[in-house]
Amino acid sequence: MTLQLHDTLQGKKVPFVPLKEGEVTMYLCGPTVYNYAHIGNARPAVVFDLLARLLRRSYKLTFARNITDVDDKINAASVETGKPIDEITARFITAYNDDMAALGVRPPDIEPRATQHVGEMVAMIKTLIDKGFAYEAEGHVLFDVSSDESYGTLSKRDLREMIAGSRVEVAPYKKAAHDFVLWKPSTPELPGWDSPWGRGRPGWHIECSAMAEKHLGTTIDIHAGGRDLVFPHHENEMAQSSCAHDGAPFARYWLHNGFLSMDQTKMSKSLGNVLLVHELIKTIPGEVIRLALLSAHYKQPLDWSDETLESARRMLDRLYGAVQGVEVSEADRAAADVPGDLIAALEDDLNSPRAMAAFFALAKELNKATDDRKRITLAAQMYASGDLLGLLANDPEEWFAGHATGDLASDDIEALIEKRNAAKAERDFETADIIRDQLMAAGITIQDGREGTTWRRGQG
RNA sequence: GGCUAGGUGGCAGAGUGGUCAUGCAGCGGACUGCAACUCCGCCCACGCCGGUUCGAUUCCGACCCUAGCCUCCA
Repeated sequence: MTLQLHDTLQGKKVPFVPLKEGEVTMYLCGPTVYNYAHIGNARPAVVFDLLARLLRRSYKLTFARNITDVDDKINAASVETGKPIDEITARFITAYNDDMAALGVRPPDIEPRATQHVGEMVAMIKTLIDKGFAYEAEGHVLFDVSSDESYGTLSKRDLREMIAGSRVEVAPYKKAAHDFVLWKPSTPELPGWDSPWGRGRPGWHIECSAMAEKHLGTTIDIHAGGRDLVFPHHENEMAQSSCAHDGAPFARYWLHNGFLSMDQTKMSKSLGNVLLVHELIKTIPGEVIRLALLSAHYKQPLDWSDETLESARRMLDRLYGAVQGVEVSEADRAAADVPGDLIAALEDDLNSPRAMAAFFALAKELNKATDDRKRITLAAQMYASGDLLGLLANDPEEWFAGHATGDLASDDIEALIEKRNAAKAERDFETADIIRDQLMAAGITIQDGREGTTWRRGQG
């Protein structure tokens, strides 16, 4: 089975073949760092982290995820808070990486920042002007959409219809309504760089084109991002890059994740239903959030609710419950492989729900197995699968001990369990039940197993 | 209005031209001193109307509904 990916440009699922055998380049549109990432921002980070993990099994992957650190929203945040721009961006870059790490997102190979690539952007803009794809007007440089015949193919838009239905007010310096800004002038108090067109700052789209070119080459294998970026962001990137490169394709596969809604409604600040990852991870284990995000196929819309999280938490309890108590050595882990059906599910356009079904099948097999050797092998396979999915990274004992609020110390719990077991041995069930109720009241659940009594915080 | 995705059981969410998704919840049973965990079994389904077919939830067409994009946005 080879990897199949749904390519937005072709509009269908196609076999993945990298440009260079054995090597893959991937670019993901990362955050604009003016605020904490919300749960919707986390979806592409998690989903394409999973893709990166899958790709690394078979290819030498170079994965870049950019940081947009020059943007009007950042400028606005600076004015609003009175804090310097550098301070704001530095703070939210750190927060973003910490928050994503909590969700099991591994750092990309390259994390290019827009402000460190202005020179490359200026060079690309010059090239576009020289080749007749861009023009200067009133201190702005604009991309001339009419010069690019293939404009609109990614988002499947007919330019004439778009112009007819346009609700946008056309800036006076534009030749045509859909020409977009490559470079714009800056006022003295705003960030700016010297350029052939005067002091200014780049438009939004050019940074990705310039940084992808610099770090990944003229044509990249995979370009990923949220659905909403298809137009105009990716359409414009594609136009800039392929025009600057004499028609060479910008990306060979375009991947876009679906939107996340909150209790059936769009997440938006005005509705006050924006969930920040930074806040969520204070009370909810990152793996629970990650699993919730992977519980739907990445292309599908995903509705986020308390039930989504609760269900994900119970799913993880079940998975951790299966491996709990099985001693798996480093050697066992090293020898283990991920089951074929789980790989096959992921290779089918990253079908994470199907992969989870395979994961649960493995857990069930482990729960049923009685032979110690077999149990170790299966548990090792579960850990190997977890490594691929970014789950099961905690020690099972810590998992069950960790995620709750009870104020009873672990030692006290162990002592009470010993007392209860002593009572049970004397068939004094009344005392045993009193102790169990006592623990239950403190949020501790007791489980009598063949190899002794285990406990977990939380009910269930 | 245009474009792009969708509409599956109580919920979440895969998939398929004729036999099981999976998980959570619920029900019955086993295990247990009683529980919990676990196991076994069960319940509940494919928006609507036509068409193709021996047979469609799955293919085709119309319709209804939903979401996203068309303006900064993952």
